[in-house]
Amino acid sequence: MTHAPAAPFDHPTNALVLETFRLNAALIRFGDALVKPLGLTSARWQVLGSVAHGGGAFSVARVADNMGLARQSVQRIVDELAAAGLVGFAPNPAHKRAKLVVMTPRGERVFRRASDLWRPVAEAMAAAVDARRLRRAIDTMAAMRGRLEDERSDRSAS
Amino acid sequence: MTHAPAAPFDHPTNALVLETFRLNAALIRFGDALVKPLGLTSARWQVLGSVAHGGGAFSVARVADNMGLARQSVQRIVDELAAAGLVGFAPNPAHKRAKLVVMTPRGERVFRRASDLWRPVAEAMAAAVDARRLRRAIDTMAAMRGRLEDERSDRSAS
DNA sequence: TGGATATTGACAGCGTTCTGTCAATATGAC
DNA sequence: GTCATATTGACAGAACGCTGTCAATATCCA
Repeated sequence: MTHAPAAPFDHPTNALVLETFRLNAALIRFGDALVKPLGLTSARWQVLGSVAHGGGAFSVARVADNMGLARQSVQRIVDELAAAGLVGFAPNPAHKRAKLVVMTPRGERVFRRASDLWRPVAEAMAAAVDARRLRRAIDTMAAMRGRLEDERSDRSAS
Repeated sequence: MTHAPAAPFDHPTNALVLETFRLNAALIRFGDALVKPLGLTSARWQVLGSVAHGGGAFSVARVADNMGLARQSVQRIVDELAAAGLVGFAPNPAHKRAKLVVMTPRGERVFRRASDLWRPVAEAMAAAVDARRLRRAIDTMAAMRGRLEDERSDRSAS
């Protein structure tokens, strides 16, 4: 270990930020490997999950909002999932252009298999800490994210 | 709300995963906006921070390992930072090919300005929860990431 | 000392997300 | 009913991280 002359400002928040980056990267990497045999990626799996959760009632834009992503990011994934036959489009009575994204039977099957692969991993992870502590960690992350988003709106308002 | 027929398997771990994705995305977006006036992005800022922290003693591969990223991801960013005059390369006495990444005076200046922009935000975020709780949240995240990485090695071993 | 192995940087390609622009469609104000 | 505004999907381009391959360089073991 050398001396680190810059001493670039140590703050507890920074430790959270770095751990968030690491955990996020680890989750994406693990997810990619986990569902690769199903022809999925982490991103496609997530979108498929959102579509499944919506029960066929959401347009692409709604799915994107639910996931907190840009519309165009989700649009491309949905198009690929449709090309792979995992989702389809149903006419939207309320909007001629914004069709509803629905699961196909094949999509349901693939998503269920992904869930089955993930379940034991989720349980192993949860076993690392007690349930109360896990809940509090999630609340802490959400609270700090809330502050960050407050800062963001403050700035755009100024 | 429609019925959500897939009932896609609710688990406390999944709540952590989703919050991690959201927090990560919020941090990247905020960081991008914060350091944009300095000609930086979140990724370049992070790499610059790692180089500063290393005090000019690390090669690209070492920086990548420290950050938990692939060598090539960092290589590209470092090359861009060098093109922008924020970092340079110093000969490595121990390795003719793996030169050492060093901050330029301009890089130091830009990094210090980024730190100054970030500090009040970090403090506002930390004020959202008490210090002990923040530390425990970080430990919880690290513990669960540890389990995830254990699963990963178990699988590659089998 | 010599040869097998590991590390490193260069190069190329892919997947994901973002931003911006545009036309089609809905919505709301008047 | 009309017109301004907002939402939506299509298209294009940029930034980021990953993987794989290759040649140059270090390291380690016999």
